[in-house]
Amino acid sequence: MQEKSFKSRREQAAATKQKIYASAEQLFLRHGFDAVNIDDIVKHAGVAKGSFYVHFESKNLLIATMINHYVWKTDDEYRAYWESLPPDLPVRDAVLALAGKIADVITASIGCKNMGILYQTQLGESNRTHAMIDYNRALYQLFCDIIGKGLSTHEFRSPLSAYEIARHFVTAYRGLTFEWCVRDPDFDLKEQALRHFEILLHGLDAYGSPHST
Amino acid sequence: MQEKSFKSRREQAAATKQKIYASAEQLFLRHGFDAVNIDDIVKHAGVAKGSFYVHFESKNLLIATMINHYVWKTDDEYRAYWESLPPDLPVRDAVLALAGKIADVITASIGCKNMGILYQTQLGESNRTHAMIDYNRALYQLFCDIIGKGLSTHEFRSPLSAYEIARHFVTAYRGLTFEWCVRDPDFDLKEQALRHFEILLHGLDAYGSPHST
DNA sequence: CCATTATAATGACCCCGGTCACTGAACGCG
DNA sequence: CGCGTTCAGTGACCGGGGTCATTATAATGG
Repeated sequence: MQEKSFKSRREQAAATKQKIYASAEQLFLRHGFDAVNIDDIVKHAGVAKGSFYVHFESKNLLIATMINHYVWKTDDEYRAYWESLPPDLPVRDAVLALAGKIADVITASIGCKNMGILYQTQLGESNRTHAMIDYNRALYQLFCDIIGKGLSTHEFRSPLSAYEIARHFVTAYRGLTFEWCVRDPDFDLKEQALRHFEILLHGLDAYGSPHST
Repeated sequence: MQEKSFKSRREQAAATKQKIYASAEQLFLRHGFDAVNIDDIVKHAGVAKGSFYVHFESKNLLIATMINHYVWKTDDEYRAYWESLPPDLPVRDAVLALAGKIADVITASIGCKNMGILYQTQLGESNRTHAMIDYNRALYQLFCDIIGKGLSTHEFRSPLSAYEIARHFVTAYRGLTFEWCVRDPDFDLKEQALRHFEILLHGLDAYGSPHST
């Protein structure tokens, strides 16, 4: 009814969560994920250890969520990039350009170690967790849109739907990124991604046509 | 010089390692990886906790090594399968058949959870670790051989070497497997793998030819 | 305005993977 | 045979992630 304090309980809770999140982010940036433990975080935030677990499931999940937040921002970048390309550019070339752009962003802005953590988390304990960390939804959507355009202009002829093709693209990029994370300095993500997508795109062109035997 | 005991120190050490490994395997099979801790293992093996770490780097690595051992056996299975195919079968069809066979084996004999653990480990703390857990070396070699055959019969015409093409295949399969691990019941590995490889193979056929613009 | 309920917050505690200073037996050597 | 040296083996100990019974207080309702 009346407002006894500045914050309602909900607001207070949200503020605490934010305080913990901010402390964690700050400390992680300064010292790295491994060198910072939960006690450091809650001490810096001025709350008790238990409070951390009121608001976050686990340290790993917090880290993954943090990285994922950042990845979401890059997803917007991809769409902006795609929209900046000349509209008359063949879809094929646009997809290739995008594949290169993604490699640039992942390599330069996200980094091998962070991608590795993200992928590790996704593989970890099933619990509907990865509904949350559902990496690359926007990118998948972008691929759908682009392929949809290619199909409607009949630049691609394929019995597969835009969604299915997009899934193949995203799956392929997962493999490329995984390989990069594991092999890091010996695997050039951009170079491999471009070659791989060239093959895939050739394959799609030819997909409707009869194959030998 | 003279033989005071049954076992030399080396032999004794190897026996201890084996005893620990066997205990771990047995307990893991019975109760699952998570439910068994190091104390359980060493107690069952009748040695001290420290001995575990004399012979194994960590619990995770032991688990990964164990799974990997098993995966190595399946690698042999793939080659046997390949050799069982009629020699006059077009390489293209053989690759597709193999892609299907791999999906069968991974799905039925290894399982989603174990593949996930293996991939997680591979992504984990770089340390030359993954030199050891270097999953699928034999499979990669098999792909090289098959593609080499395809190139030498001119069934494939490609500027890429057999090694490069094999890398693309393996990378693609990594992506497919990763996606399967993450999405499990909603992603049919075999179906997706077959479709994906059809596209890739079409792409290779067309790869040498000039592309539109 | 007090009684009841819901839930944010607490911190002592547990669990477990991993460490390390130390022990003692096998080995090599004069 | 005695004497270092090496190294498998030991187990008390630690660090840190995660838990849970308990407390404090806002929201609710009579």
